[in-house]
Amino acid sequence: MTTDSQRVTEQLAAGLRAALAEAGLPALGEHAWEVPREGAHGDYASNAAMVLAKAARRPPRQVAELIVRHFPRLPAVGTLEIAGPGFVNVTLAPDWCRGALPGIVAAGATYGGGEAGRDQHVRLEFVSANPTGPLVIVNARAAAVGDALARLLKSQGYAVTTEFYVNDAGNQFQALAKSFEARVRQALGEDAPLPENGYPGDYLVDLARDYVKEGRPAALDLPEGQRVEHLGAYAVARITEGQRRVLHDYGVDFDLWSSERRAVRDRGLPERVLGELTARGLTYEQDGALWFRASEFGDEKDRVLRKSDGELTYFAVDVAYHHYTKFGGATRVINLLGPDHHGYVTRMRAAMRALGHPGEAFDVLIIQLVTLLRDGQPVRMSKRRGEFVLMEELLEEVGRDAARFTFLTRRHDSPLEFDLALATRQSADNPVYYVQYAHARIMSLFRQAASQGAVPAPEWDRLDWSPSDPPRLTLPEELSLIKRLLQFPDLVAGAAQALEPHRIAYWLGELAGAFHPYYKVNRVIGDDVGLTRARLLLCAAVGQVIGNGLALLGVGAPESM
RNA sequence: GCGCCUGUAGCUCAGUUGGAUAGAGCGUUGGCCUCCGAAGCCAAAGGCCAGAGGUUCGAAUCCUCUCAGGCGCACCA
Repeated sequence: MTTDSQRVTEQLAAGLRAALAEAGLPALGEHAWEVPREGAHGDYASNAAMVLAKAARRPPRQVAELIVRHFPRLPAVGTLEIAGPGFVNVTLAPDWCRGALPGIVAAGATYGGGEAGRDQHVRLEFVSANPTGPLVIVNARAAAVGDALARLLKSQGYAVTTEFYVNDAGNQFQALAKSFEARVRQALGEDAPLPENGYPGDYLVDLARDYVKEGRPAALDLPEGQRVEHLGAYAVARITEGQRRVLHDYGVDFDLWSSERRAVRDRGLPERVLGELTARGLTYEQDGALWFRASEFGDEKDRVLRKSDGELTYFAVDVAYHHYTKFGGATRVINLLGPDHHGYVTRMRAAMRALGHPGEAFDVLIIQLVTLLRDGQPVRMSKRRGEFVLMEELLEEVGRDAARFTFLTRRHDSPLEFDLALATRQSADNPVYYVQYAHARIMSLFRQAASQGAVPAPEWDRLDWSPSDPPRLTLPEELSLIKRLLQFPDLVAGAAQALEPHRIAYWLGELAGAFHPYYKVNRVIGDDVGLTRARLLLCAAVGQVIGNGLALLGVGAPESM
């Protein structure tokens, strides 16, 4: 039943559907109700009349009148008005709003949840930095967005598996192993130069020192193939471990750390997918290479799967992994990639379509670059030059909550400028603290109320309210706060559907911005017991929603600060 | 040359899938702590939404072109 939903717009949508049917008007698609910018236009507005005007062969305002006349009487709806060119504006019934307050507190952490993702399993891959060095700032951005997305999707009923894919094979692995070997030899006093395409960073020097200390250089006498495997494996294990630790400190723990080597190559999946594509007639041989007919599936040209030297391309390996493993256990696959991979997206999408996976089931989000500034001067980030700012340093300088929140107040697909010096200097003015402060204030308020005996416990979910309390919330600010809280389930559902966690961060800022002035002007704990309980109930709901919102972002909701 | 992303207040960015009078934070200016947390509140200033056309009841949002910045265009990963 839609009336069980926490979403106000679902109730209104049901009402609208009934009204349209009743009035003999055509049905309407989604997105019928939105929260207007202007308060004077009601709490929710629909442009249904304008959209339907043509199909109904009537002027918009006339259609609007039909809608209003046939709209069912819902307890949530106070007034229906026709405005402007044909908007239908709804103002919620104040008593209904007030009465919803206990439900928000009672729902607790589940308030804002939904079930759009019921029976769906999302495989979500993000960060997946190469195991050739420590994580840097962009990785922190991807981690913040990916983790928040996972939380968002889970809140809407999706089963979510998060994954960090380790590229522990191929050319980069070779380069890493050889660079590491040179560093180990240097640590032993040999004159060993770094290879041509090697990795110059200091981290390999440190790793080499550890390696020598552990007394393992015997491996240097192995034949080249084994030597590279052994040294590479050691370096990958150590570097990956470091990445995992930093991510953990950041509050991001993956369900899966998968190895390209073990999960794909060793299982022969690439050969299998080549066979499958060939069996479907989607490949051909040319110039000694095996090609996939990507251009028949929307790509601009065909792509090589197996090079003329017999080696598989990265693409072939990736297609196999997506097809068998990712889609093997999931109904939907989402990858977060850097902008340097956007040329890769169409070809992967083409391969997924060729293998029968519907376009909606496969999403790639491009996480745009972070331009790092220090006092307005760009900081170059290049692993090649061994000159970059580490994610670790970011966390030390800016802090976990502030870093995550900052990344999540931007759209993921828009480039971002991050001034380290500025972020550090102004950390006390960071928007994240504004939101957290509201939460801490409310917690403090309940501690205060408990110490004065106004409520039995400092926890708001044990607030002993009475049915006669909510009607005491008669101030316009109070009603408007409640209405804002009632938007939360719609907000979360929309953010999850659009894969846009930044909406949550912005909205939380607005909620805090409505709460602080209210708190400033109106005293919550007073002599009037009923009024005190009513206002505590409101504050409890605000605190609950802020806490839920911050939890979706993976940002802490402190009891005090 | 082709493709993708971006261009909104001095700076950093939002703008509810095309809605009604374009917003926030920072910065600037001026006020507010005998009272539940001043990491807060109140107020002011700040805009040709890069530019030009088009689509329609209606455009920051969609289309075309121009300009500017970033990134891609491998039998690399």
